[in-house]
Amino acid sequence: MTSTIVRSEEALFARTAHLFASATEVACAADDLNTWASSRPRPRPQLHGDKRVRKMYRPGVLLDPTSAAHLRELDRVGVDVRISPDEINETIILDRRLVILAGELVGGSREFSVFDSPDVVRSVSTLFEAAWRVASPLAAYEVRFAELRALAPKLLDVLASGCKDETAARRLDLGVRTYRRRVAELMAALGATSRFQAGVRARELGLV
Amino acid sequence: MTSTIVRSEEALFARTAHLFASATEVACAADDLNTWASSRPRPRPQLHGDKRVRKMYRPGVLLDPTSAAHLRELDRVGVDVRISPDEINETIILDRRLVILAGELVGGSREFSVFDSPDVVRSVSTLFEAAWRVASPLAAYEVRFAELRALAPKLLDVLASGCKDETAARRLDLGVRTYRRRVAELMAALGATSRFQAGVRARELGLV
DNA sequence: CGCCGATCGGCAACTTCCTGCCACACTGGG
DNA sequence: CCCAGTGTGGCAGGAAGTTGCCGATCGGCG
Repeated sequence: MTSTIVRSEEALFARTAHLFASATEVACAADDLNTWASSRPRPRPQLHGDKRVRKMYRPGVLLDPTSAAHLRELDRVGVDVRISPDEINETIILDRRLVILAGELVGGSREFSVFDSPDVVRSVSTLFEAAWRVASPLAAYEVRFAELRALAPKLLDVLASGCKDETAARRLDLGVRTYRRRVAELMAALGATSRFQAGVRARELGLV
Repeated sequence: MTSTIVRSEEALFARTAHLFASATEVACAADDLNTWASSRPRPRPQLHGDKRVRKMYRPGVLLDPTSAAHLRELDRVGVDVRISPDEINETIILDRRLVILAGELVGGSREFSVFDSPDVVRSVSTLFEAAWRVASPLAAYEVRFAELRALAPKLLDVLASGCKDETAARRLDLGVRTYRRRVAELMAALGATSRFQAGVRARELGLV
């Protein structure tokens, strides 16, 4: 095979579980932690010395305390965790030999495309590496993020109250310019490109 | 007593349950159905002939199928249900003699202010009546709302996708003006004054 | 047929939001 | 002290969203 479409998360799991177990190099990118992998009761990832696991997420996951804790735990056991400023479709690369790309969520389940063609793997890998390079290691990102995390709840409060920036900024005792900067940062963190979308995401993460 | 603060929903229930049972005129306004009254396993409201119950909600409740069904059921058994275009703090008036006003939700539970002072009751009642007058009967509202309910899912999809109105309108094969009209209607239905807030509400109602 | 009411979509004026630019203040090294 | 780095907030210009208005279109209905 060179390209296979797997029609459900179950099928993907059945087909690739053994590969995950034996792989020595796993690279993984996702917007959040709600992936097929995290939804199953998987054994705690025990990394033996010669296994390298890299995971890349969007800043938004850090806004959810549970997810953030999970990421820190991964980091602690040796997984290389980075935060990407860019949106990334869910992507998994195994041992530089197999690529899994998630499709759109349709009707509650997703399709996955699985490739083992070297060309595909190579090009996807280069893209992944490029994204990986510009992403920040978790630890570095966390310090940069501490302040935003502190402000976010208040920010979300005023945003969710539906008042306009003028009012919101005054309520937070900020300049309008600074308030909007914060909103922009927050939206970037949520990976949202409109305030409506930001509202949805924020609610999804249980932040409001 | 003339004014009493009740510190929890339980306390309010204990104190007023018998009044609800014996009242011949109940007027009630709320933004949604998540009120203390609906959260308990209350007996089906059996309306004897001389009991008049009026309930007023925001349009948003109609977007949630369960709530909408509940409202229709109330309507069927003789409760006067109306939909108010204005936001209303939760208010209950019993027999023109007792007023209950809900406070802010703080830390998961709410305080309620209970008044039996005739003055308070009178002024609150007039406000209620004013709001009641401009509110639409459920049946009338529902027909006006049928189309929006049909369009809403698609609308919410494109909104949640984060694209701009231009793009969204084209994707829905609508004029930009009409698209925005729809968004405005939807926001009114959700009782939201900003798109961020609309996003949050939409997500709260499980519409996205 | 013409009239009526309702909806649609373009136009335009207005508000709100977004962002680059810059000056200012603060902070922590050299 | 100076200086670079960082955060703040005003300003401006542009992008996006909001709204009133009006003409066009479409189905009843007398």
